[in-house]
Amino acid sequence: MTTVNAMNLAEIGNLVGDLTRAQMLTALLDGRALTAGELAWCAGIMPQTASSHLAKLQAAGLLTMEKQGRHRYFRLSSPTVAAMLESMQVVCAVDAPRRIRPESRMDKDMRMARSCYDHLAGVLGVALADALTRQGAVDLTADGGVVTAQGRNMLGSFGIDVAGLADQKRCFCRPCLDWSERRHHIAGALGK
Amino acid sequence: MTTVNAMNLAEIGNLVGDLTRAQMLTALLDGRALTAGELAWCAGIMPQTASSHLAKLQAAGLLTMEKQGRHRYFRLSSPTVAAMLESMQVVCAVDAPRRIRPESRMDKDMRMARSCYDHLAGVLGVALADALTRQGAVDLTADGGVVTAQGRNMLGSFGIDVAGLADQKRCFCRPCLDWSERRHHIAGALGK
DNA sequence: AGAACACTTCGACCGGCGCCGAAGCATGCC
DNA sequence: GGCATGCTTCGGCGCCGGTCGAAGTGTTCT
Repeated sequence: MTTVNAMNLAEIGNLVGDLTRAQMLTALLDGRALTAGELAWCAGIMPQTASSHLAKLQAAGLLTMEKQGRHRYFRLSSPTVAAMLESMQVVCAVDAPRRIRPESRMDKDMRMARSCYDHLAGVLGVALADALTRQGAVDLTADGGVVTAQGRNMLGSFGIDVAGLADQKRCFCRPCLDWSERRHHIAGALGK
Repeated sequence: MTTVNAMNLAEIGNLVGDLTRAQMLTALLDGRALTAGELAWCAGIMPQTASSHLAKLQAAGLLTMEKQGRHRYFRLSSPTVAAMLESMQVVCAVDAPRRIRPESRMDKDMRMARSCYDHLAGVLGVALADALTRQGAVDLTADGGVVTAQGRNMLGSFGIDVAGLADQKRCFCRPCLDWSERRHHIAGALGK
């Protein structure tokens, strides 16, 4: 029946249709993994409320969760989801030009971050991180990662300014999850 | 700000998120134009309720309306919208394999109808209908269209079985809007 | 002109869902 | 062990929005 299609459609539509959840999803649109608390802050709600929202999004398969210590990291479960969200925003932009369209640096940044996501492909980031670890280029610990002198040379020979990125890392001081992604993104840009 | 993106996202998500509206949209997913009454029947609701839903969908730019006599025909305003809805269903299918997936003739028919939509491109259908009229191939009147003998020969030389399609037309007895689309679809298939 | 029809607007009902306070588990740090 | 932190579950409140009946507008048919 065509009604079953409509039910699926309505289900995810309903999930994205709430402003709070939409804020969370846009926050995750760049492919990073964020904790439940961070997402709660992004949406401007209390952690309890965020918890229920995240549970729903996860149950529907839009988000995947990864426990790490006492944190729970959430990310979009697949590029397909990101593509869907993007197509929804495209509809907003195209079919409603009457809306205020800032189209400033923020938009460009978002696009940049999104294109980054395409090169990510989920678990691939972890695989790359493992490879770098095996080659002794990086040293992943519980509270972050350190690029070894050997790795700095290796990456430097590819034209990657490790020192500059290290500043970003220090600045954010995120656990290895987020960090490995950032690494992978650079590698992708280099592949080009 | 990223919140404005989220608001847009939530807006259309909310529109698609209602089961009734989702049923209407899936009914329109093949690119045909349907009357408000037909859409109300598809969703299983009273005409008044349908009216409010259609007004919202139109205001958001997802649907376009075309008055014709005492009927109001609604259709998806652009292929972009159709692509969005399709991507949402893809997410359902991919990220939730636990769901019951019939994947039978119905699905194939839907896909077929959708691919047809891509070749339609909105007003183009009208343009083609005009062209055919100018060439004397068809005669469009208020209560439908008639393929002239000349047109029957012309289309026949392209391998189009006009007689067979005429039966369909008689069977449905739709006004020219729907009819012209069906024509254009055939022309598209021939282009291939 | 009058009736039937397609659709819209208005008003009221009511069910569902998002929200937070409070309490309950986990985990990590001293 | 004890305390702080991050997150979840539970319960109840409040409100937004979908629904239909009734009435109004425009269109077509006889």
